[in-house]
Amino acid sequence: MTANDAALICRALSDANRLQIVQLLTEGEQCTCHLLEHFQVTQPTLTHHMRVLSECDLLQSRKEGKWTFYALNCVTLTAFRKFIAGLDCGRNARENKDKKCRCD
Amino acid sequence: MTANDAALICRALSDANRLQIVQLLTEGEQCTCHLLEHFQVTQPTLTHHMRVLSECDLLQSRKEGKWTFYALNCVTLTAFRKFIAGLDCGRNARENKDKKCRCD
DNA sequence: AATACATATTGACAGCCATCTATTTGTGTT
DNA sequence: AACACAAATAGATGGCTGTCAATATGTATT
Repeated sequence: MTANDAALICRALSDANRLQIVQLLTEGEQCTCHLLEHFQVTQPTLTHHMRVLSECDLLQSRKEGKWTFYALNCVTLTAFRKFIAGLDCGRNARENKDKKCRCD
Repeated sequence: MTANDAALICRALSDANRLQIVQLLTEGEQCTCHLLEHFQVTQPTLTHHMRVLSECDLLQSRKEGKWTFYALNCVTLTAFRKFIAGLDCGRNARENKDKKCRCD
């Protein structure tokens, strides 16, 4: 996963509602109507959020009768988790401690 | 860390330039002038990005002479990594497999 | 066929954001 | 004091975004 891919996913997760949608989906797949109960937004707004999450491949959806069920896309989510896990503040701190940037 | 906090950090990381700044800083602290060499933006734009990252406590800064050195804030970054690591697609999949949402 | 329900689409709007140029502030050097 | 350099600030702008009301689409039920 490139920094660009990760930035797009961060963009999708930068809305508190969308981040909570992802949290809810860690419990398993859910239909839109069920998710809607957890938020203070209208149905079109929720559908919009589901689309944003889907467009960066964080979600997969399945239709069954009247309902649409959404679930996390494990592949994308796992790749993203790995990317973020790689952002380690102490990783190379020691080796760079004595390097001094002087810009000249 | 709450979902709201995490969403704010995701917002800060939702720009590819800013995400790459964070990646560069995993190598250790850097002055603005050095970071600037890696990007195609003007100095005021880079300063803007540093401010955005600082405002959600991802960075700490230190002045030395003419230069400003930025470094990752390990506390915030670690908390964020933990939050994202908790978004596990398979976590409770088994228990919820047979639950059916019928919305009625 | 008519109705009810779940979801998606459309169109609109206020607010935010990345970027730039120009300028200012602060620090060191000559 | 004058100059050079690093960084911050101000102000402007085009584009994007979260939200809604209204409507459309598709599916089941009566």
